[in-house]
Amino acid sequence: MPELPEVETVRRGLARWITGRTIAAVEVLHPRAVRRHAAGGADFAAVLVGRTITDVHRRGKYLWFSLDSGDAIFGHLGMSGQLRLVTSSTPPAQHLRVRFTFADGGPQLHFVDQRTFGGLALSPGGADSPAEISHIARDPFDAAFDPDGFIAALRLRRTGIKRAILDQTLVSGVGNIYADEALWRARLHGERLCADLSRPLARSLLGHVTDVMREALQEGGTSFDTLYVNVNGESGYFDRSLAVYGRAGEPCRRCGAAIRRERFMNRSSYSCPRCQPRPRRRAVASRAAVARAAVARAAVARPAVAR
DNA sequence: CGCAGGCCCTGGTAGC
DNA sequence: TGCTACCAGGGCCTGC
Repeated sequence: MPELPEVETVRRGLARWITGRTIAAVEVLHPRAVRRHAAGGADFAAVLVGRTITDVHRRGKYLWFSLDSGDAIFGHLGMSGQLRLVTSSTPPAQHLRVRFTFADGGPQLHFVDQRTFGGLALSPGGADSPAEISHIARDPFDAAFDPDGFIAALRLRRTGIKRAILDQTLVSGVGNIYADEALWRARLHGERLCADLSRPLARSLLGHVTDVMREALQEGGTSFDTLYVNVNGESGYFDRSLAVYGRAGEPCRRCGAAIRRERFMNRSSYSCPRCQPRPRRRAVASRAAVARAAVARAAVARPAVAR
């Protein structure tokens, strides 16, 4: 499943292979692939012909291609989206949704997506920063990411820590796999309340989130099957390094206890029952924590008065 | 406004 | 063998 390390792996491949190339034709083979482009597939294709791709960027799990027109193509891989460079002699993948051909006659860019949760769209004027993804927070690898700001915002949330780190408006790039891995490393259960996290614990959690994603990136990402591949169709190797994700019933690499699987947000959460004990109260914050959060929120709400 | 939950989507697989 | 049920889950939308 593409999370930040997988998307960054794809971005690096794209940057190398499509930067500077001019689009000759675009074929939209499935309308859902461009559903965020309100004017439809034909318009999407028409607008892009003749445009040159000047750079490839990423924020969290979103990618965008800057164009010489000042616009951008932005996209999300969803669960099963792939962006692959293929030669014209290669038979197209079964779930090819959008095909880009280039004026230089070189390798084509194919957007392949089995489950069609992903998609591409045009961002008018979005070459530097698409407005459509302005609500997405900076990711931990972004030079503009503010660790102290993140820690403060995290501790103000009135929800569990796993839900919070999966919220792309708080920090971006983290998905179910790396959330579980980071929580295991931090020895925290995902239903611990944000408001109950001390600053050092919150900082530790952020450090583990960053570390696990950096390590995964070095391995080319995590692949369980052929759904995630880089631009050349190759799988990553980080799945060999996973400590909890997908390991229900297998021994914890730290203490040997059987890894547990729980239902959470309509998906699975994996954790060690011994290293990551469930909080006693998971749905209700302590009175003291609620009071602390209220005071902190009030302070954030009136910075202008303080100055 | 913040949070919780439902929906979108399809191929693979388990179970009968 | 052939059918049904379930699973994977990120982002967006709605309702409370």
